[in-house]
Amino acid sequence: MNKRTRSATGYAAWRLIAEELRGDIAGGALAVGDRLPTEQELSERFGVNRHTVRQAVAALAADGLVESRRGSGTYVLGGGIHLHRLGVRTRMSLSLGDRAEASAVRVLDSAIEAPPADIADALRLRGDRAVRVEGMRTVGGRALVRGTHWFDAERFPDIAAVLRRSRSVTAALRSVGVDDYLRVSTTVSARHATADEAADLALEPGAVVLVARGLDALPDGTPLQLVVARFPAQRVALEIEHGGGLGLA
Amino acid sequence: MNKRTRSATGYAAWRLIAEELRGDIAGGALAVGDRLPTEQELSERFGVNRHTVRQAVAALAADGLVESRRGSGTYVLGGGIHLHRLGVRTRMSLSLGDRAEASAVRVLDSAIEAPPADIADALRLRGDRAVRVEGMRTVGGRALVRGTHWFDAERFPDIAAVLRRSRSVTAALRSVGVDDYLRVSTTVSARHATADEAADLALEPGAVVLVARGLDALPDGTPLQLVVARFPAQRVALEIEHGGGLGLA
DNA sequence: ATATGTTATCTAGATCACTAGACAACTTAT
DNA sequence: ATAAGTTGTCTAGTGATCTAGATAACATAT
Repeated sequence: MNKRTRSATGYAAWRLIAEELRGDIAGGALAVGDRLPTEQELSERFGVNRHTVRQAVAALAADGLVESRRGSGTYVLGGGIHLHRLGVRTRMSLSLGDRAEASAVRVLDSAIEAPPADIADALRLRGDRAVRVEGMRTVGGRALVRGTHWFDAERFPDIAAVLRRSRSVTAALRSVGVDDYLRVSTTVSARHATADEAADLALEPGAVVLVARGLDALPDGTPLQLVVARFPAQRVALEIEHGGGLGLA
Repeated sequence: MNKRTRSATGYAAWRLIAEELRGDIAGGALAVGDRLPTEQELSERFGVNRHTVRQAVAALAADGLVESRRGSGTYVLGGGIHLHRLGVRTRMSLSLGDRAEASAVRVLDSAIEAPPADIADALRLRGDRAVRVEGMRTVGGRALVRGTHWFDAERFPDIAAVLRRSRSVTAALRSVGVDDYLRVSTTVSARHATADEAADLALEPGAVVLVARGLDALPDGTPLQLVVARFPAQRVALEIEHGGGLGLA
């Protein structure tokens, strides 16, 4: 492996190899149950020392993607990717299915403050303040998503307190008279997690997060909330629902 | 900064700092035109040497996110994030707008082969072979997306040749009698780019890719194509269209 | 039972990354 | 005009990472 590459990229050789193998698994080149190429083969493929390959595989093992067995080989373990549904009616319960019982939502922090201009515009604030609620949802004790929710402070001054008492955003909104709402738009991006996000989502620094920034509105079009959700990309994928009753299987 | 963290994570200290700052910019904590905290302030914030901070900022400058000026400071440059629209009728031309003229699509490779089982299932293949077309789209000379397209080999045996002659997938399909098609489902995920993807998309190893795996069908529900598109996450975000005529501004 | 293949662990050396300091060159504030 | 603030560049030392080899322990094939 080109040594200069490492210093130029800021990634240890074994990290690049680990992410390459993760890509092989995610992309289907390696399926659940498959045996990875041997350490010797990987050493030759990547042009590095066998010990460097061992570190890469160890990182994947630590993430639960593979399992090494002495004398036998290294095997791909079952997926474990949670599919989070994202559609016109985005409800966490739709994605969780029978795992909803094991799910917990919790408010980490909240404040009433002037939001960034783009968020103020999107929410069509009556005043100049919004309620910002920092939340976290876990499933089976594992962090699923870290969300920042914004509401119009004039319309929902106590939404933070209500959310603290509720099992979900939807339940909280129902208790302040919002029986239905729709997802108007969502922008999805990806980047490395910040240190705080890594800590909240139980990720190592440098892990990747999927960011979904969505605007929800009442059926009459009035903006309701803007939410920025960060998902750990190694555990969650987004399943986009393209609405409009296509009648497809 | 904790030295042990670096060895445990496989990321150089400056890389973690660079990605943290990239997250600050992407998340709105730093807006276009803002001046970054000084090197001394960042050195204190992250607990590292000023030279380490300089390397992090240099990486962001290399990506066109910031610009340093001696004696003045380091400033956030204009966005440059391309929003790719993703909806029921996903057409590249919708996302490109007036940049369509500067866009080019090209076929890198193609083959007729047995696809992975999940792809065969999704396409409801008549036989056991599919046409795999590896494509690349650039805009203004810059890689926008790297796509792998799968078609039923019995229905579209020559689709690769047709795509080579066309400006877009849509144009190619029209010339084989497909006037309209709809996006049935899309799964979005993110991970580090593989070495090949990094090379194709002009990214450094370790950069993040957004992966959109979508199934398109004819209006009558017959599967048409399955495409796996990889976007450079530092340059592209996905704008999800939630269909169904909500009549919202 | 034995040979071969594969992962696991130990020790050790060479090269790289981060730290550190000093000083230059530019911009901004007074 | 001058002081202070900020980025840019040079040299150099120390600790971490990757390489390397050897050998043990387990699994598989013959």
